[in-house]
Amino acid sequence: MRSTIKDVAKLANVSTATVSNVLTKKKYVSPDLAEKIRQAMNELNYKPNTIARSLKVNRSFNIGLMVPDITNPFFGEIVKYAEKVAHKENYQITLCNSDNDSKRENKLIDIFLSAGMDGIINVAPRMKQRQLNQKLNIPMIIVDRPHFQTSENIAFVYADNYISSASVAQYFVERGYRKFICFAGPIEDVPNAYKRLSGFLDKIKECGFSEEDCEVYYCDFTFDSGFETMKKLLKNYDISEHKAAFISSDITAWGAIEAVKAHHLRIPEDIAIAGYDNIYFSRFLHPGLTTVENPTKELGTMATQLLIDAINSQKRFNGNYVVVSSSLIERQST
Amino acid sequence: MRSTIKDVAKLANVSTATVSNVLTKKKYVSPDLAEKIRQAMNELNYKPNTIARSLKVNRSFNIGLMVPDITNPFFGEIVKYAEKVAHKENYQITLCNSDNDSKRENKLIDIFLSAGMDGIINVAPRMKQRQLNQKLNIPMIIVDRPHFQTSENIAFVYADNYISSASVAQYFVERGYRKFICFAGPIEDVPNAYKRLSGFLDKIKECGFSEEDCEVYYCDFTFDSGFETMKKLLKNYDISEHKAAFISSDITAWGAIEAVKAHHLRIPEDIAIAGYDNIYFSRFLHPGLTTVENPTKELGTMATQLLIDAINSQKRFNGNYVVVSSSLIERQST
DNA sequence: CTGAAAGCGCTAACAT
DNA sequence: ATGTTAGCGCTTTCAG
Repeated sequence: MRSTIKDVAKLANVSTATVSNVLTKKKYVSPDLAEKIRQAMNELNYKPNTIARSLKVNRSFNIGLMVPDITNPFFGEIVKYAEKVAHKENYQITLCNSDNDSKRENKLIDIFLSAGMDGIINVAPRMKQRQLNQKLNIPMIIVDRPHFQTSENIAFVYADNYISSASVAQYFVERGYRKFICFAGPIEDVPNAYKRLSGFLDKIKECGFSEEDCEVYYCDFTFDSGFETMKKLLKNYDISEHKAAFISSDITAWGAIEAVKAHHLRIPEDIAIAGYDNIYFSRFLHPGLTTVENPTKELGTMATQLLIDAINSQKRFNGNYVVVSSSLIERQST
Repeated sequence: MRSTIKDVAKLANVSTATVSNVLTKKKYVSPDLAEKIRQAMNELNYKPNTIARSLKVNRSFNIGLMVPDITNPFFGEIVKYAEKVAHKENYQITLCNSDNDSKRENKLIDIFLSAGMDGIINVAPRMKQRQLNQKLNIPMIIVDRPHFQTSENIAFVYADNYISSASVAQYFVERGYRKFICFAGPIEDVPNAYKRLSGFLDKIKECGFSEEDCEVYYCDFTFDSGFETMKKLLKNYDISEHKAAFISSDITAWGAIEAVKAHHLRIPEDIAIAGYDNIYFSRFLHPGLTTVENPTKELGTMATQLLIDAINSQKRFNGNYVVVSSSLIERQST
């Protein structure tokens, strides 16, 4: 059996309170006693039971982190930075994958609540706003999704996807492209997918083009989806039109690029391609992928820091939001 | 305040025991009472406190999973499959990154133990065998590392890296290469890094070549490390020698490939490259990367299933091991 | 079929 | 400075 604080107390001939005191360091314990107790701990191979501790103090020092797809490097990077600050602040992160499924997201929130998480980081959720707005007695940060009005214990950290996508359109036009393609994400479920589409489209029109100048395709934010969608598109593609495609996530853009290569077309000569996210590997694609920086470091770091500060200070959020900045990264694919 | 089982009991006019019974479904509760109780739960927005439950039943339904580097897709894939089976079996996974640091690994084990994990999945640990062999009162699976003799509650799931690496050497020789390069990983810390090096080297010699025919470089299993190491190597590289390089992880091989391209050399004409792991993206590199399949699906699935079976059945491991098979994947880089 | 009550391991107020 | 003890929320005998 696992040894408890009682066993340690007995072996060291002290009370459990004293043992607890050397553990928590909240009260003075004479050095010799402390030493004796530490020896007893060693001898018994004692590990404090954080479950019991959590129950008592009503704090778990755990943060629930959910992402839609852990195999997408964009989310992987966010996780990495979130973990870094959590670790520094002595919090543990429980990472869960929702698999792009809003049902699963809902369930995860319940799991996190039941598990006594001190806070939640919810990255790019697909849940409906109404669901997100349920009463939570712990703070939650929503990352990479536009903010909305709320009175619940929620804060937002994101970049303005509408503006950035508009800047892609602007850039296309300035480079002389006259025909456009947009691979939109799941705009019904992912608000930022919608922002990216509308930001791009609005700017195209603002520049004097019409709806007909831009074909829109819908796909998922996965490599395979980008590959398949592009493959289909190329079946009857007219090279001479020189189109510029805005593929609204890098991992999808990569898939699309591979499809273009499989068709033996040249990028950007036959078709130009821009992505969104600027994942680490985008600079190493051939040609290098023009894209929008979606700053994972700022997103992950800021979200986690904000959350932990709220937990530690017991301050409630009320819909506050921080918008991190992002910019266009020009490479050779356009 | 969060509502408890007591609040529910009071509102429904029953005892806490009855509420607990509808929660756990271990005892019959009359349908009308059960319904009344469920209504009370809803009204109070009650979520069971798994921390209290865990304390009582001495089970957390949590599995601690640690990987050296979550941004390496090889580990990401393992995580994905592990999560899939855990979820199916109603276990939660707590994922932690050790950052390739054996100190952190040790600490994580303590954290997992303290956190009342029901079991541990330890992927490619760098810890010394002696440390791994500490007394654990919960089962642990060590993944992607060769087994060793142990009497502790440990099992192993891995592929035979020595044999696979030897097959790369054999393949190089059969293809007519006569000069070789090996990028070894951190062989002091990662047993499989050593296996890969020695498997490759031994076979080279077995084929009648000498130590001088193979230059060995040491690097980390990261993209950047592969890039830098290759860049250095190419400073005085003689194209005419037609060497074949075994870069012992795909992500590192990718980095190396980029360095080769930056030098405007051709793969495989000027230098052939093979990797190890067969991460998803390796087929999409240009040229496609010849590599060894390190089957993440089998590794992740089997490890998790084995662990959960052990937890549920209360059976102890005693050093049992399962070796999954792997094979050479030939593409255009060699 | 339902209720009363003990106790999981720990912390913190209170007592000494 | 150290000890005693109640109680966190839950499950589980044991009674009724």
